[in-house]
Amino acid sequence: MIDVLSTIHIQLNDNLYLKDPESSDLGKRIVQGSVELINEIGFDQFTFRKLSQHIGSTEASIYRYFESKYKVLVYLSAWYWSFMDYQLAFSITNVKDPQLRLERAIRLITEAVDKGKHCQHMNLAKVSQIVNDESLKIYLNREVDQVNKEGAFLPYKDFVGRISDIILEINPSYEYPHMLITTTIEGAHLHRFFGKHLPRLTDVKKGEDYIFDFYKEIIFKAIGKS
Amino acid sequence: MIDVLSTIHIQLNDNLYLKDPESSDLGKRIVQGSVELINEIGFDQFTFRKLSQHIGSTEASIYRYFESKYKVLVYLSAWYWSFMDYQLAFSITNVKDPQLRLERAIRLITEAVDKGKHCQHMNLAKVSQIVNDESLKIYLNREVDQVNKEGAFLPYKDFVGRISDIILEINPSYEYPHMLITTTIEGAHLHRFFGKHLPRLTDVKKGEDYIFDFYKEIIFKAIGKS
Amino acid sequence: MIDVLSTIHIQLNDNLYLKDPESSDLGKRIVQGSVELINEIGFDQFTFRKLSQHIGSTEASIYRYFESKYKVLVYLSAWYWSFMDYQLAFSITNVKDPQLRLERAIRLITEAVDKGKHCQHMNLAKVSQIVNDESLKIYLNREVDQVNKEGAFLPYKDFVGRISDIILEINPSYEYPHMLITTTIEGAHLHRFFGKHLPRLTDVKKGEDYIFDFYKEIIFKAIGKS
Amino acid sequence: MIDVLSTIHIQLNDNLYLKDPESSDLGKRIVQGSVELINEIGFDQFTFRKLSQHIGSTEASIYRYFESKYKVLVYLSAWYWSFMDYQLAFSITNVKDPQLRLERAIRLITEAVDKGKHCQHMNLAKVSQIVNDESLKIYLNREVDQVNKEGAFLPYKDFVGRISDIILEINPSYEYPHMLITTTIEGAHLHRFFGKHLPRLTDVKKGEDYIFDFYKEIIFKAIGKS
DNA sequence: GATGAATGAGCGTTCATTCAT
DNA sequence: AATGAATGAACGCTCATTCAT
Repeated sequence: MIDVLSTIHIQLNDNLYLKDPESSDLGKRIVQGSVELINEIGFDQFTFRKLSQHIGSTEASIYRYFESKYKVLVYLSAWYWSFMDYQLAFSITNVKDPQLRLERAIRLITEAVDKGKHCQHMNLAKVSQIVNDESLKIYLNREVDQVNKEGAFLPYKDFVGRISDIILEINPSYEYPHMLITTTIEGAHLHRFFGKHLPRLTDVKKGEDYIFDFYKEIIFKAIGKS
Repeated sequence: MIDVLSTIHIQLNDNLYLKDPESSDLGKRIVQGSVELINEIGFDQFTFRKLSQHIGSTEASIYRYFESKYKVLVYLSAWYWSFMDYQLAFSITNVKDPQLRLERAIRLITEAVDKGKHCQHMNLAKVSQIVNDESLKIYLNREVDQVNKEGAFLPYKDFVGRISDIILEINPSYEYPHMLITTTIEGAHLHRFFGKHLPRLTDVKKGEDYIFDFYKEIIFKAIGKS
Repeated sequence: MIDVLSTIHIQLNDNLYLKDPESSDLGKRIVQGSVELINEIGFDQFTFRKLSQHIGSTEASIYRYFESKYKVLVYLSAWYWSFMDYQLAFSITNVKDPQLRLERAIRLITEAVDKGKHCQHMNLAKVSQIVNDESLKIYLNREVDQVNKEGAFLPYKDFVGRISDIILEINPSYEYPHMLITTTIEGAHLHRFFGKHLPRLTDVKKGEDYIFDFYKEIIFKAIGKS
Repeated sequence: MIDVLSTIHIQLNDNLYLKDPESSDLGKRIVQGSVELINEIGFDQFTFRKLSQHIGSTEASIYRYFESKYKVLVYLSAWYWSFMDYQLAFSITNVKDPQLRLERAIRLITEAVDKGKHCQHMNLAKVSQIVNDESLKIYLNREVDQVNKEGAFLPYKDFVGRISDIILEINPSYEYPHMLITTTIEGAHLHRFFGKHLPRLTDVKKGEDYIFDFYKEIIFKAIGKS
């Protein structure tokens, strides 16, 4: 898998940026610097001014690439889900048993990313952390419909759709495949967060992959197979 | 139920405010005005300046009650969960069957609030809408540990704990009662939002209470009874 | 006349400002400082930042009084024409002969203001200079219709109307009284400017009040009396 | 006249540009695009960035031709007055009667340009409109003396001088020929503007050429002949 | 000669907050 | 206790301009 990470290159939708950050050195520094800085200070405190200082450039230059800090977050999120889609595709290729495919998908969305892994100058653990902690802020605002029109959530929808298809393969009459998957993805994010900050709202079990266990059980019971 | 709403009065923790907004007319206008304004323009656009204009007061006066707009949201959230706790208590009093008690609890957390209902000069549907769309922003920031220490989330935790207890009553060996409930609460919020804005991420069924159905099935299957 | 200047106080339309600059010390410093600074560096180079430094305050404070630098110029212009209206009223009171009244009006609009005179902490010569050099920028832009709706030009229109009435008194059938006066006012401004910077576009005569002579002759010949 | 327009080519002073816009296709697009864009959004909103997008080029390229947007306006103005000079020369050639020559000159400077006429890829009505609404901004700023030294206003001065000469031919002792002409030119601009936006400041008469009538009367009376 | 990329500087604006009354 | 006035700080954004190719 590691070998693959270094070779794949994710191509994203045009309207996720003003100028493709992958097309220049500065663009890459902007993306990479955003990942580092958002990780460090949180998205709410993150501004183009701070980013420009962090990467040794100027706000004006950053504006050539992204029209706002929200668009940066949207870009990171889209990149993350495209990347997850790749990962999923690799991990289930040639696996015939749909239940095994589903289990691998659940593992992918509930497990933490190993620190130190990189893909396209992105520190995967940090991107994953950002998506975990901040990505809800992309939807939960008044511009969601506009951003949605621009295709910002397509990679996420595709990813969710792909796993839903596996569910339907196992149980074609199951009515809520998308709910099951998004509940799991967003729930996993939340419980990882609760585990750190609000343990009374979850059921932490140290040293075990309890988030995976919890959702795996739910999903398989919901669709009626185990 | 309506009669009850008008008589109950929720007493909140001291450190949710600087000066108790229930102790004065201005305080009540601040809370009520916040509910209206956040509903109207969203929490991100909401500022003390706009609030002061909305209620015909000044920013300085509002600062006597709350030290920041986040604290207002925390207050509304705490109030909401205290209120939900009341509602839950009422609806399960004298109900012996724990499965029925659990079902009522699930109904409570997955169903939309009726428009027009009020409690303590609060428009319940609006408060509920705010908690639905904005409350994640209370946790998902860098101040969460500090805010948590001050007891901001106690009403939420108590509410979750109370329902978890019902689960344990039904199945004392179930390992993840809190996860099950918070997954349901936050998932219900999210799917209500997705239903409006990002339907491909959910499985909308018009005219049916599909959110209730979905989570009820999951919960009962998870704890091993139906 | 001088005694009068120090006692009169001009009350301007509400929507020329956000907060009446005459109502506070800071407000007065804003207006006075604007007059000085626009005189010094020109309206194009004039910004709220520079003004705030000039008067030892902050941009934020200035924004409490005026929503933009254009509104400041509009305010100064409105103040100037209200003031001119006063001056006109005083100088023609009890003068029966309409031709003499008209001559005095022409003198008022074609003559330079004496340096050193003040009214309401305003240096009259400087305000006059600003109106002379910059006031056309108030009309000649895309917001003119909006600004006009807000009544910004009422004092100017009133002033022009008052002199037009004198013309009609002398010759009730004269068709272009407003054109005659505005041509004179704006022409006088322009020729004062040309005299300094583009002499080939005017006919400077040093030591004589040639601007007054030129327009007086034109006006009286136009309305058919001399 | 139309035939003439298409053949004449106006040669302008070297220091009105860095590189002659008539010397290349891009140069012509810059000038033509400026005319369109200034007409559309106004000179104040006009920037090299917007122009570069409008003509499908880059800011850097435009800087090869003009050092600032002011210089573009100066160039357009100079072109316009050179063109007007041509028009005047044509229309009075072989006309012996100076009073008729003067009348034709007055007509030229007070009448609107027909829509649709072009000369040198310039839409004449648009250039005329720009000169009408924006050209005062060329003089009324702090750089006027510098710009004047560079000869920016020579075509205007020449044009004014030529008409002044006609006046002096009619009445050699008239003292203010330049004032009379510039008052008329700038006054005509202003009243055309007032007619659209501030009618109380002029005396609009629909369907008649009142601006011509007004100034013709003034001029002939001023120089003592009718 | 024309362009693409990047930048420095500054503007307008708003916010959270404080102080004096 | 509530308010009016003022402020410090920072943000988002755009512009004019330069440099390397």
